[in-house]
Amino acid sequence: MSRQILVTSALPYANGPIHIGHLVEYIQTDIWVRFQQLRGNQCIYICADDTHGTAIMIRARKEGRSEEELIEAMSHQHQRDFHRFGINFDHYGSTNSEANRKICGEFWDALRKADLITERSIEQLYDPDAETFLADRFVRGTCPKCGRTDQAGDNCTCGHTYNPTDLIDPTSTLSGATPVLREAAHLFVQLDKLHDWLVDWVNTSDALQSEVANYLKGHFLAERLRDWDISRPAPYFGFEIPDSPGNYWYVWFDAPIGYIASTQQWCDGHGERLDHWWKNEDCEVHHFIGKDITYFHTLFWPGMLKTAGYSLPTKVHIHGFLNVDGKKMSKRDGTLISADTYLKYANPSYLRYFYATKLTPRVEDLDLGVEEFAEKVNSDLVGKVVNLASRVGKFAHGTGLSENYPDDGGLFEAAADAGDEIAKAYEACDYSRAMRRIMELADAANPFVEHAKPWEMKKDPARQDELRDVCTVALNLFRQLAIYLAPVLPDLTTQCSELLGEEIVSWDQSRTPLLGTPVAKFKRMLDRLQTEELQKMIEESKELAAEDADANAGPTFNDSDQPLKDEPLADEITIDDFAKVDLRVARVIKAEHVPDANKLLKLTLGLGGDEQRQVFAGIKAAYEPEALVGRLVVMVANLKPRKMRFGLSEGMVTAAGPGNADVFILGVDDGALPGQRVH
RNA sequence: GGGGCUGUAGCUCAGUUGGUUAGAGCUGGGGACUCAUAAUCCCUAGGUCGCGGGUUCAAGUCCUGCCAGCCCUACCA
Repeated sequence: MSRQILVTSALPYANGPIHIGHLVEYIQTDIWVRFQQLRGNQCIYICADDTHGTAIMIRARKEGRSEEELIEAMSHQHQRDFHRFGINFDHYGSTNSEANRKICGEFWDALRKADLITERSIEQLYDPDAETFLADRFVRGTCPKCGRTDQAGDNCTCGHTYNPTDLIDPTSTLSGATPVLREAAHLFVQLDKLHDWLVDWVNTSDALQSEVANYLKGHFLAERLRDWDISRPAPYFGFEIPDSPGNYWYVWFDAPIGYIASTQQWCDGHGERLDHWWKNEDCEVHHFIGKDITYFHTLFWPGMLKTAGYSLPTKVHIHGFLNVDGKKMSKRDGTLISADTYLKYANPSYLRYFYATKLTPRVEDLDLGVEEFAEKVNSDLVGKVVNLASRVGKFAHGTGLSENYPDDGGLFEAAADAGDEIAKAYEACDYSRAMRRIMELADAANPFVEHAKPWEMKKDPARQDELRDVCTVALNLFRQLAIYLAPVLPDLTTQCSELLGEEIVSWDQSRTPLLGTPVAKFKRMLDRLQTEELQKMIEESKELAAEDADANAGPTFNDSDQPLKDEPLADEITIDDFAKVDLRVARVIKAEHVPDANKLLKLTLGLGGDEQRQVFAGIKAAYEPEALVGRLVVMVANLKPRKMRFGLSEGMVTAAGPGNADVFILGVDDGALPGQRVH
């Protein structure tokens, strides 16, 4: 019984190129789709570019072209990259389509009718120069809690989160202007009205991986769901809300609806009805997404679908992120490798196979170790699989395959039997397991050839039939591997087809051996992967990142390395060591010259209240006493008092610089109070 | 602070509902072969299953405490 299946991957944002991190998802999805098709199911793969939002608007402005031009160019680039990695969409659309606008309107009406929309006014930072409201990431400023400067709009490296409106000295990254608070009406979806239904859905549907269901239950569903801010005031690149002029749907509203709109476009081109795919109990809907967008796809999206009367996802397949050599991908390390760069140095099949060996049904990050990558590709694909065809191909060319399947000690049958288990693993997205099983089969196949010694038969004219039998076995075992690997390695499957003159279209071909047909001249199928190529790939990515950084050149810093050379970094200490030093903010209450002293000033520091310390500081050459009075400084407050020629010094004022006139007292940002400890 | 996940040979991982001497691939060491892309084949080495308790005739497998790592945290779960 053939299944009807609709599959989507998350829509890539039209703001940058595809990189190997994105490809985890598209490869994962593509493998699943190809598997379903090979099994004889009707399965279509739908995707689109996600094109709306402030980021696109800003980028288009910067590049001096329209948003439409930008997203058009980006879409071409994305599709080209996907195509070159063998990712085979049935339709690749755009969220900036009339189909999407129309269906967004339909969802909107349904939400209104269900009384889920509410309106209230919120204050947001507005850039008066760029004339736009500022999303969090377009604002930088000083952290209100720790005082670090140049922090992001919603959180600081110190770990605190806050509103961009809480930032001290906020700056717009678009224009450098100081944003102002401005009020605007926003529309909200009151998701909590669907709370009970969502709890029920999470508990009873099989759509979610267990850890995801746990996460949702423990995390969001345990309390009231917050309203979701779904609109943005003009200017905004997106769809204007029909019954709320001047307001636009937030990009996250129209992006998932893009799945449906893109399906609509596919239907239009194939004489199909949308309802047959999206409002049909017999049609499965599978979403593949990354863990970062879990919330949208497992709570909001089902809520919206339910409200608008569309099918709920049969399954939301959530994967983790890609690390490279155990670390997050980073431009600086050259590990954020674009699809384009990758293709200059390596075969896409390598990556497809490697990801397959790493992917499981769990929401786990996967690691691409450069060494491991090359080892797996070389020893599994080249050494085991391709080698099987390569070592007998020459013998079989000309003689073709035997008429009857020879005795192979049960190898073919065992491999045929393994098909169900491998299929089950694919179905469950447990590609890692599938690859392991397939490689076990390859491991069993090579010794067969080894023990049969076809190269000896070749030399003996009386043993030509035997030779043909050995080749028939080896090539049929290879063919089984090619079929099982077809979802992962479509190119290899094509090569197998060409070698044996038989198109591979069905999983079940693995059950019956191919017999009595000619064998084409063997052509090399896959080269070994050299780690040097991977190193070059990383080097090039580094260079590209550097160029990119230059192009975006904000302020450039060109600090000398002399200070570090003069005074190298000290030995590492623990936090406990550091905690022994009690640094305090202090106010300079009095500052006076010391008669007879060459370098010293006598300072009276206040730690708040009546608490005062007398400190002698060697800063006479650098500071006038009058200029210091009233200032806040940082002092070492628990330093053992020391008797000096001119009196007792009860602490130390912190300062940088080599000495004499080049001394710079540490200050603190506004807001600090005398007596506060420095952590 | 809270939550989710993980911790098995040098590396990447399997270990089904608890049941005989804990497995595979890669790497390492030794040997063979030459058909094959310095491929392949045979043999071999190597593990206190993170740590401590507990349940059981029996625990890598269940319970509990601790430790470590990774990830998440939509205006603080």
